[in-house]
Amino acid sequence: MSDTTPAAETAAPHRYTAQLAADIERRWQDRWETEGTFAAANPSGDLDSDPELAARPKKFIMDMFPYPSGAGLHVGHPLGYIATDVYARFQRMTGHNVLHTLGFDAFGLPAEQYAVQTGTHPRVSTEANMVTMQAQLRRLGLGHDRRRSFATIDPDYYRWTQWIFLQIYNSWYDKAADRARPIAELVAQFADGTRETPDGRPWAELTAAEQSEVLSGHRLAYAAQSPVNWCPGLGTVLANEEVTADGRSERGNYPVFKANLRQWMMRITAYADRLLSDLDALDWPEAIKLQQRNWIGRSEGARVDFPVRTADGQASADAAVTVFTTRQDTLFGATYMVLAPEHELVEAIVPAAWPEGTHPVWTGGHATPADAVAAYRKQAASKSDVERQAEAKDKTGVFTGAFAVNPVSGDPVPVFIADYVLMGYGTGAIMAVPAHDTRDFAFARAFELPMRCVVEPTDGRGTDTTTWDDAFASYDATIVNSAGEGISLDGLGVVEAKAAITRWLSERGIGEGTVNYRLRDWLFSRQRYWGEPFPIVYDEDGVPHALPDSMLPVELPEVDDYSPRTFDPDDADTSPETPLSRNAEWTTVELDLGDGPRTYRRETNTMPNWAGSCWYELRYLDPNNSERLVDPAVESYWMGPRDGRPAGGVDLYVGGAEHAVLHLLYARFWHKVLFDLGHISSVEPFHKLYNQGMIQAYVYRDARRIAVPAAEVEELGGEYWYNGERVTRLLGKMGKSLKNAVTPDEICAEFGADTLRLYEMAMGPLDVSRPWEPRAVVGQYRLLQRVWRNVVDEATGEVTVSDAEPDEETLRALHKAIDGVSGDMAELRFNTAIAKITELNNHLTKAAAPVPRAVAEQLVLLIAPLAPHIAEELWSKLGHTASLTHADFPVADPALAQDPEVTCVVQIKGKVKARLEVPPAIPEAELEALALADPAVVAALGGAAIRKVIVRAPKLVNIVI
RNA sequence: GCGGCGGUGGCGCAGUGGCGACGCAGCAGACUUAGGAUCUGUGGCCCUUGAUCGGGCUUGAGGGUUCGAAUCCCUUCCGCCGCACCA
Repeated sequence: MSDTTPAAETAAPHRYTAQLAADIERRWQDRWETEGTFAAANPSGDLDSDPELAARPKKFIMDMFPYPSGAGLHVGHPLGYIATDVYARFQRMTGHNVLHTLGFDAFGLPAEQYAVQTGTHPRVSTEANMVTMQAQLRRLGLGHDRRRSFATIDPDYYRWTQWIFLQIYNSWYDKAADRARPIAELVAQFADGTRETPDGRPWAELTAAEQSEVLSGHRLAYAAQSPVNWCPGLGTVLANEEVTADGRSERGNYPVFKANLRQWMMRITAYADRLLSDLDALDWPEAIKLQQRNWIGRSEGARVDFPVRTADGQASADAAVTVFTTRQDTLFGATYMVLAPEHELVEAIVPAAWPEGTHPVWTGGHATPADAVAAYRKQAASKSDVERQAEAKDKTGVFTGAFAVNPVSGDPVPVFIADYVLMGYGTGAIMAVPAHDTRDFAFARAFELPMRCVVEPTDGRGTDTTTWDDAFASYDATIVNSAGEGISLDGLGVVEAKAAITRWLSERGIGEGTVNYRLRDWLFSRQRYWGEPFPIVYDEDGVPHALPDSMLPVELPEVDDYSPRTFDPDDADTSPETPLSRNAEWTTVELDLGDGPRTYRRETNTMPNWAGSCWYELRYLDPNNSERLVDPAVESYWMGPRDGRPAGGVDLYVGGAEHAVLHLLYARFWHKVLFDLGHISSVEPFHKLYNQGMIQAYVYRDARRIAVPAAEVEELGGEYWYNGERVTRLLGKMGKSLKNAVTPDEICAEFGADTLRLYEMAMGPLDVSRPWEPRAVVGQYRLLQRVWRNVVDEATGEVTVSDAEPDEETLRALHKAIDGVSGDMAELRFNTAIAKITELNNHLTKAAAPVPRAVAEQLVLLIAPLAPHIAEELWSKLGHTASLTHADFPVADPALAQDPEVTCVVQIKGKVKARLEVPPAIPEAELEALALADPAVVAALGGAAIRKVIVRAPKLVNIVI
């Protein structure tokens, strides 16, 4: 595979070639494995092998869990793994006990779909994929502690996933204490009367089913009938997060419908505030924090009750529609109301006939309100979210025939239904203030509804709304036109007006200040085979029972058919059927759960793909513990809170930005529950998060827009040709389907793993996406060749270093490099670290003399985290018998890292006219005198009068004339 | 539409107020039968010169602050990423 011919080989039999690299790399990988070089020491338990190591400061470094895909890796995949490995190796050399390993997130749809197509058990194909991927990763020389690796599909692992599920199931959120507590403590409160039951009956008088139902309303994991995203094409329900903005499944791109189904949910909303506020202490990219904040979507406002006349014509305080608004200050401007089409009160308020004088555009041309509402509801339900989306600008809706009363002005306001109000947000009903809300404005214009200006525009448009082109929505203005019984907001600013009206509302019991969240509870069940079974059974009354710990794990049974029943993707009128439900032998089970052997029916849903990755960081710590999820002493050692990381957590977590909300939010939620229940000492799972960029690749397409093999495209004078046909070039993702994938195996074969590692790290900053440039890889290969040649004679293979003392210039170059490289490594700036190593090596190459041993050794140590195989080989050639994994990383001598002379630039009017070599500590006056006396300066000045001299010792003198 | 990030040689990118790092490509040379191997040198554009020297212009565009701007401020254009009728 190497480009080097036999001729060159004979000339330099010990040149650093791809073959030599392959030989070195395989040998060191074997040695690391047999010596257990990367074993991290626990303070106690079965992995406490080395107390000296455990006594060092710890670093817990993690990559996001890979899914073992059957397609194999391309060079983009290991980018993050290489980066964490470099960082981990650097940390080992700076005296840390480093925990770095990698497991597999191995439950998932691809294996199941493959099983459906081929009949291969998902476990079989998944395990084969893991073997392939392990081999590919091993070839890169990643320093993982293999003892700590596992896959989520291991029963020993998912036993604890199920255990955590039960912990969550058996907990409730105590709002007063602001934490989760065991459900038994809630039962005790109901039992002794401290807490009243919903209907006031004593707890003991409730049937088991009723008690179960009550508790279900509090449990952090609960089964409930709720509107969920049903995807007939996949045959499963999906979490909101798995549905794209245009209402399709993220996987498969099938239509998704709203259906009311009984599903398992996680009460993540109980943690909304903590998930939000605890972000502050985390060292995460702002963009990710922002996405989480937006996803949680906290907004402060008020709930306000609007009395409505019911269908029988009675105005009644009982029939009130509650709205959520963030602009309670504009309540006087509410001239109509809108309910979501699905709102439960709609039917109750629709009268038999249109009220006298109903505006024709409000009725949609229907004879009665009931007809109009039914027609609109039907139309809204049949529309996919895509269609709603497309029509977002055109406001549609219909009058219900009912009127409500604006509680502050007393004015009657018509009640509409319209699909611009969403059932899932707030209360599913709004008060519409067309003058001060853009959506309401558009609706009011379309339906010729009145407007009332209650916030004085500051842009000079005046208060006559008939002349307006849009709503005036600014917060920075004063309230007008807002005086009523016992209240006047006139003259107040928006903020004060909000406070005043909120107080007035709560005094009267018709509203209150409240906080609303966009975040909803997490849909946790899937109609899939290849996932963790729920540790739940149902008795003959349908009451769910948690299985005791002793019955875990509930293992996945064998089935004949892995597929859920799927349907016509467009048929909304279908409902899910799980693969596990077809296995009667498994679903029906006789158990003794404390009251004698009885027959139970197993839960046949499985957990979603995220379950296994919600807590894996904890299992890396103590992977073999059969008694506990993780030993508290071990957890506190690796993840406990300490200075600089008050919430504790992993020291560095590297992965793609695509997990910004899903995985990271779920994992934080589980972590907090486990913390509340006292199982762990850290409040957050991941202290520092880093998003690596993507490696992109050029996609070449022919005239039919079909991708052609990128490797076979030729460039001729700025144009691209394939098989004699001109093709176009665009930057895109790397992948098999685009025919532009480059595999790590190819690069390793052509140059070696160290070159691949170096190139991936040198391409640019880790967090930036950049194109893979096949031609540029050779640059890093050359660097390694030069490093090799600076230490080893290519003809004899003998070490060439001298025992001479390094000259001062070399020493300074070395210490400057050390200084820069250590700083860069600590901050994950591997690209600039490599540039500085290259600079040093170029200096040594140009010196054209044997490299002094002291300098060679430091150079080898500097490059060791980046290119560990060649570094180990050189280190051993230099006479060291032990691996350099735990050798001390070079430390810069500050006196040598700084130049004895710095170049001072002398500018005249900002243009450089002369350069002086001066000591760094030169006094300003002396520097100025030196500059003014310089012949070049004198010449450039030509006797002109000097107006001013700016001296910035020691680097600059600027003369102004 | 709202929010975030970013635009520097042919390319990937260094550089957070004061000499454009490092690599690729290119060009010239060396070793070579040859080289897409390796080594050495060169290194944006324009003017001037036989060649040096010298001078001018360059960090998306335009303006501003400053003795001095890739860096700070304003305006504008382009690209990428989130969110998207969230009341």
